Amino acid sequence: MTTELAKTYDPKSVEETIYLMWTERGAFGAEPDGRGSSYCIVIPPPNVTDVLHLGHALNNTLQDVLIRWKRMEGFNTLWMPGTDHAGIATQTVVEKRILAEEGKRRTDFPRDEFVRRVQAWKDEYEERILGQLKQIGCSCDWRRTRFTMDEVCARAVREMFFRLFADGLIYRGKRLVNWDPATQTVLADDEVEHEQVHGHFYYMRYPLAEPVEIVGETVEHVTVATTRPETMLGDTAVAMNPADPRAAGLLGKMVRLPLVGREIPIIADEHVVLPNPDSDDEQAKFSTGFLKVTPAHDPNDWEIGRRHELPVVNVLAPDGTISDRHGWPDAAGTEAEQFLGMDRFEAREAIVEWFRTENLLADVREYVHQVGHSYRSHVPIEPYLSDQWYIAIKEPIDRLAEAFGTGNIEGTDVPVNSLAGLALKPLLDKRLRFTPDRYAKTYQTWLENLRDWPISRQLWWGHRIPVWRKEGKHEPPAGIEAVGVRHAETDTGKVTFVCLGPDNEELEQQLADSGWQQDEDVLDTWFSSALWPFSTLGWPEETPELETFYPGDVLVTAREIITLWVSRMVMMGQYALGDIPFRDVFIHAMIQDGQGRKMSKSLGNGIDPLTISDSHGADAMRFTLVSMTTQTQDVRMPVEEMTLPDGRKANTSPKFDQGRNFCNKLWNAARFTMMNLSGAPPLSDIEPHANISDAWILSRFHSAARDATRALTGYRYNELGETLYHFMWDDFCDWYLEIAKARINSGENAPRAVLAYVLDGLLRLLHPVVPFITEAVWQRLNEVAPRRGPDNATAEPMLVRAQWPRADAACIDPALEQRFETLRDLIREVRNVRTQHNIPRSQSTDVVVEAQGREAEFIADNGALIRSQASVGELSIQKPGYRPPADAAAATVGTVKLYVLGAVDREAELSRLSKEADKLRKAIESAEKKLSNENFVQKAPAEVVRQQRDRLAEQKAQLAAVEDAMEKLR
RNA sequence: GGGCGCGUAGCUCAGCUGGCUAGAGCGCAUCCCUUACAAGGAUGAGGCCGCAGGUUCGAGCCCUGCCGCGCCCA
Repeated sequence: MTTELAKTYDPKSVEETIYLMWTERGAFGAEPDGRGSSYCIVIPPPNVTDVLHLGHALNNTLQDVLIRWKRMEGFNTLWMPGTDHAGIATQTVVEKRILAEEGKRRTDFPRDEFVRRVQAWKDEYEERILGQLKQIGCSCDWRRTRFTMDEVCARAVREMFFRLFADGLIYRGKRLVNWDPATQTVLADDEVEHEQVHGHFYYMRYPLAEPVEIVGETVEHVTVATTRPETMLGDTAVAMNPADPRAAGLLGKMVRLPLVGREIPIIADEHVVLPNPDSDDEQAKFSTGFLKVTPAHDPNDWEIGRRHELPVVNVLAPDGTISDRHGWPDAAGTEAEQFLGMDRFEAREAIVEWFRTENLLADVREYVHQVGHSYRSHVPIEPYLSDQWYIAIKEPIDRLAEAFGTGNIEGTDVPVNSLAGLALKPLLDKRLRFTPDRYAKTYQTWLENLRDWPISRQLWWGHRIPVWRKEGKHEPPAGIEAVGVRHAETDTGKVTFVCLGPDNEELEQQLADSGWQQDEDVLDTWFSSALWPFSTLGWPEETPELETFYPGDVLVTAREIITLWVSRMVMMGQYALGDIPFRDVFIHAMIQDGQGRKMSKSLGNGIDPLTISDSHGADAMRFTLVSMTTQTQDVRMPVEEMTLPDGRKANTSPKFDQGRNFCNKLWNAARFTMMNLSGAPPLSDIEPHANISDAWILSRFHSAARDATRALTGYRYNELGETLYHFMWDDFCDWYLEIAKARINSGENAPRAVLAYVLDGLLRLLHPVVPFITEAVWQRLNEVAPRRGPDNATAEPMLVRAQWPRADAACIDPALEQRFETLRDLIREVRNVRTQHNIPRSQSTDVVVEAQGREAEFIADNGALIRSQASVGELSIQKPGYRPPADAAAATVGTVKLYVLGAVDREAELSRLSKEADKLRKAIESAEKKLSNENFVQKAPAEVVRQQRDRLAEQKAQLAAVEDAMEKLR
């Protein structure tokens, strides 16, 4: 026999060895051998920007629970691990680090060298992230680990890009981007920091080309309001709301743009806010009703420009100076020439000054507003027009018409055989399901209102766009086949683009040799993420992995990336493989701190999963996270500071104590059970129905197995946690173990067999949630009692590969559970009386029960159980009409009266009884009220009415008994 | 502006298609170091279920309005 188990569960002493055992014995490996049904989850690949936070711990715990459960259910189970290169985010953190440590910028390096630096970062963080996943117990098939930029994924990206290009879905177009004139780079939306700025609203008068009569008044000007006067050089219209009373007289008239002299139309657009000086709405308060429209320099204006097909005039150079070299054709020879070359802010002052001297400046008002700033250079960002690659999202794809049909999806402008349609249709057909289902709406509205997807990024870290360009109209060099060609018109004239699929190194060289240049940009990170469910399985090769594991089963993620990621995986899966990548999407909550704030580094309120894993154990963390996972969108976790053994401070949450206590309880229950297993008879040798507590715990176990399986099937993690907690703690520990203790002490052997069997089942049920501790106990249990099932077979060597318990309906006996409940109530009632009368534990009391017939028989049969659990000496049964001695305390359980003898504290007894009587009177009153309501009796189901009557009768009897007892005491 | 979520015990949360005297964990009170576990055991206190209407025999749950908090999109 091995040494005794520690008295307190020490996660550190088991977790590492257990994990090593699993991996060494290949417990997580899945083989595409076509045996049995498969079950597959692909991990949402964590970004290699940083180590994992608590949200990741939650996300991955929930996946691991499903994976371990399905593996135990006998599925060929694959959990596909990996990480994401996270283009802009990773490049940014590395740039920041290099700037801080070496004072160098990205542009100080050759591209290759910079990419190598990012690669080094990625290597470091990928390793740390995978280590973290292992530490929290994730049972991924690590041999298959992928990275969104590794060779396999890169090949998939090249192939997908090529197919989309060949299908004519990828095109070059213009778009406003967030431009940082200081560093001259594009920024993603989330790199723009919104800061409050005290600025001004400038009211500028634009003269009408010809004066207009409105209600007898001659109007010569319209007044526009703007915070960025310098952009007026690029105005191409003035817009007003069609509901504006002045609109009738002004729409369609022309305005002569000051300085430039350009004639621009007055147009109608709903976007324009009607002026209202008394409004609380800032927009309305400051509005004149006239909006200058500068499509090249404002996102809203860009949209208005699109709606009205306005010309686009870009008046800025990339460095933020006024310039006529980037699409401003009519600057020459105008007064505006004086501003060329000025910085945008300098120009702002000068232009305002010009308007003032020309008496065209109507007003200047103070205005506080949000302005986007570069998080890097901290200068205001400039919406800037530039050429980007796009994917046409609502373009019907002829090639797919046969498989998916044609025409628009009903009630939308989305063709079924467009990329958006490919993603939307499965949802409408209910082949793709969201849990909770409200998130289906997010997905649906996004797809219905989707615009083309800009996929190019001006970065160095990512998949380089596989397109080569050459000025002019060309055919690709002879001998190049399987190539996509596209001719286009740009600002600088005709251009030819060619796209090559993967494995074309020689052709790429040929192109380079004949003067073609590869696009400098890289693809949006989400492009490679969109392929993740099949690129990881080897697509475009027809691998056995794809055959076996695609489509997968469920995606577990958070709501913030339903649009960015989930929809695009469905889109691309359909496009490339003709099927959706998963049928279920489970959206879990986002973790916040105790005040409902996001956990973040800057607030210092984050909790590090590794800290919790060290202090409480990985299982404890997992159990807590599972128990917290309800169907709400956010979950709060009060954050507290704790001191680590080495003296450092770290954040934790009292919530994790619940998980730690749970594990400790389990550990001790297992420890005690195993102490009692030597000499246990085989389960097949005993008759569980001979003893009510044996039959009861088996019934409870099978109920728990049933409930746990149901909860898992419906992704109701909190219910799973609750079921397991209640069964382990309340049923098994508080009742069955205590009863078994007494029975074993009095020489019974049967409980030992039941203990072994129930512990075995309990470990199986708990394993997906708390894998380490259950496996550790399992290993020990295999030494102590290797044969413990009904068939007396040797247990599986590893719990991770053991079978999930199947709930046996024949063992679930609600009537028996009800009878057992009566016993528990009797015991609790006696304990209650003893406590109220301050009877010490060491002193036993005699109890008389007043009952008859089968009830009396039942209580007599279980006298030993009652005596052992309620510290009862003599237990006698009396017929109704029994006259208790004066020192007896009375109580009722259902229709049974009981007397605890020798309870001498008369005051305590009276106060206890009067409380009891009050409760009963209240209940009786409410029941009588209900029953005296004719409508209730007539309309409510007969069953409900009958129950109500029975209950009332019982309560009345109880009250009579209590009052009787009180009377005797007086 | 559009969409979504939340408001239940001191705290964090359950409460399914409306039907027992609304539950859990933590915290609190009293007692107990009983040879599995004090990270434990026993017993208990603690609720205008945000507010106001409505539907219904019956509402924490359904409907309408309001108040407060949060998230997403534009």
